[in-house]
Amino acid sequence: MASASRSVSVKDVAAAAGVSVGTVSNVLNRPEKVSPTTLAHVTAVIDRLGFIRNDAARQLRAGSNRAVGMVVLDVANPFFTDVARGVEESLAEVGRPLILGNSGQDPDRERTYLDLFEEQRVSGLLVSPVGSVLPRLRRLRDRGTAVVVVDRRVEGQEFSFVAVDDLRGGRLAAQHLLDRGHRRLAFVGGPAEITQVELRLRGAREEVDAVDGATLRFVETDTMDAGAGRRGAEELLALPAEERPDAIFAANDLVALGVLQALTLAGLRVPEDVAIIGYDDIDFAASAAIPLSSVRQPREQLGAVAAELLLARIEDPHGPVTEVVLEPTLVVRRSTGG
Amino acid sequence: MASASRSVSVKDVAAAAGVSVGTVSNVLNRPEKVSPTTLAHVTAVIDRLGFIRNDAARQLRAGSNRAVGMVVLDVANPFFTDVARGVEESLAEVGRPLILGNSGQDPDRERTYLDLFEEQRVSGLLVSPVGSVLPRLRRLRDRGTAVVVVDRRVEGQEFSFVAVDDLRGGRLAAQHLLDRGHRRLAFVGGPAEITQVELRLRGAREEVDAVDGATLRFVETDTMDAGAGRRGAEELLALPAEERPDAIFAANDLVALGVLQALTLAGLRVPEDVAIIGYDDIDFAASAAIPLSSVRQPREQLGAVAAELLLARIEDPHGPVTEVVLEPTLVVRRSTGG
DNA sequence: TTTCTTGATTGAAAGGTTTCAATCACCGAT
DNA sequence: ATCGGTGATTGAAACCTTTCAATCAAGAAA
Repeated sequence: MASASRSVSVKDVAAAAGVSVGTVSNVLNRPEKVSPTTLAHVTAVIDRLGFIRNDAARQLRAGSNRAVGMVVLDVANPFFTDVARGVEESLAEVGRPLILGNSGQDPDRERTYLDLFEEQRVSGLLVSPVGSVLPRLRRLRDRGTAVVVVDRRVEGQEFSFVAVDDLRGGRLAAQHLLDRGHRRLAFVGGPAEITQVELRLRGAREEVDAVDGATLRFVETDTMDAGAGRRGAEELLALPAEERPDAIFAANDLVALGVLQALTLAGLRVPEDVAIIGYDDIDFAASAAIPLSSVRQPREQLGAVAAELLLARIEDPHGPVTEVVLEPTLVVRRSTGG
Repeated sequence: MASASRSVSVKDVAAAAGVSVGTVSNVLNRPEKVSPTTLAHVTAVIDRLGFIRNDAARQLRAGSNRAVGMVVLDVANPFFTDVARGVEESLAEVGRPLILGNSGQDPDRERTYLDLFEEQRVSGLLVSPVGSVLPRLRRLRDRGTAVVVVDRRVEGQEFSFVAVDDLRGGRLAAQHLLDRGHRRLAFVGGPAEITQVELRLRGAREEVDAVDGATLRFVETDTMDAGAGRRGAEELLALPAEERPDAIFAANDLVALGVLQALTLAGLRVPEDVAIIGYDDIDFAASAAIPLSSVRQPREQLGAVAAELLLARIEDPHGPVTEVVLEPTLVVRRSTGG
């Protein structure tokens, strides 16, 4: 009748096995210190009673949690789930669980998750900061939590980070569009405060400014999903024909897919009337209505390196701060006439 | 110099504020029981000292964790992340964090996560069981953990569950293809042991068997991603022309996208040469190379209902077992000639 | 037989929070 | 001046595991 009989503790095991709690603990944590006979006996009792370690007590005693926390910007974006998966796999190898929180770009939710992780005393933290959480991160670090920033640079050698060169990515995209002969470019994405958006835009602008007669219009969105892309595209479609861009650079692939959808719906041909390039090169980019050109980020590598840096920091909290910047690459497909 | 000075505890706060630990605890948990003066004072001290609750100790004392665990089949599949997001949002409203584990269809990893959640004494568990974990779930339930099964039925009124009628979904898909005049159908997906695959296939078979001259070929895959879809399609392409299907029903949209890609690459026209229908209706289905027909599962609802059932069970562990079966709907797009 | 050595086992303390019965201080009523 | 009552505060106990100094047992060496 499912009576939630109180949980079995080491004490119960000890009593049932006729040994001390210390011995039970040794069986659990240092079996080599225990004589084979008692080891077998206690193990049997553990199984029989269905004893399960209470992780809360273990942590309390240990002072910290083996788990690692990660705050991810948007679980609906395959880019981030791929990175998270890379992290999770690396951590699983060393037996550390990953606790995933989804901030959805919302500073409030980001803060809520940081609170949670702080209360949980996680041993490490992976963050792609959205709000101005640096002071928060400093406090966590000073308290002994390893912190690694993912997909964003941090000045001043304060934190280890892995990032992809977004400025260069922005350049690659714009360069490609300009090479193809486009001159009226538009950049769709936002909000502008997001570092990645800002850098990709700046990179693009630098390239555009270097070419005579080339222009770049910035259409700011408040999120980075397909819906935002659709709305951004509609805004561009509403322009008088002579101002309408002949090439669109979307801040990520989800936005690009939305743009693509809106343009197709409006009867425009891609890439003949308007070329489109995205960013991230998620798996879906290749199988879009018109296969999408994109700036590829090495996302598995991003996750793996992030995990590696974090583990190094957990090992040696006073070790050197490491900064890794990975290179993006251009992937040309149909949507820009590939 | 980042000296990881030992964490500030209630005791430290009490000492600094000149009150007892009991009062500090009251400030934290029952502020209405504390006089306004002390409340203000203690709160100030908490801020000044940067005190953060130690969740391990709190849980130890409370006996259970507020968090809820969820084991998800495949984080790379937007269907599951959408469901998870629905769950997370419902839980956030009542201040419960969600700990997400990704089994990747692997029974071993599923077990690892269940172990973790059990050690963590989570107050509830959402599972889409992949292996034969029913005994495990029973044990957890008997121990007082609320358990709700997601996206799968369970016989015998043992567990509350939310599922979508997969048999009917399979029927809808096959019916639609048959209505369009197709007679040589193929079903791509697997492994066959997965309940959802089995039911969708069975539903399709029932419809096919009811039509004279209609056939259904089962191409079994070992996973459910785009790669599996591509390989499945290649297998079909290798058949002699007269045996080649004129319509393909994929067990989910990722597989369908892979199939679509392989067929397009091989120069076949969709839907003229071969029609394709997927399952789930993830957001990407609509923006595929050729917009994909699909059987839509109400995934946000699935997540919300799952959270609701779980919370009800946490409230009243001895309440009645609730079984909810949601209806899938057919969404017709270009890939079947919509 | 006694003393050493070694390996196995013990048991109490510590870790931080919450709970709750007990105490305290104070005010109004008698 | 005393009593009762009320609201605020206290402090010890409990939650479960791990650690480590101390003890014990048994066999080897003297």
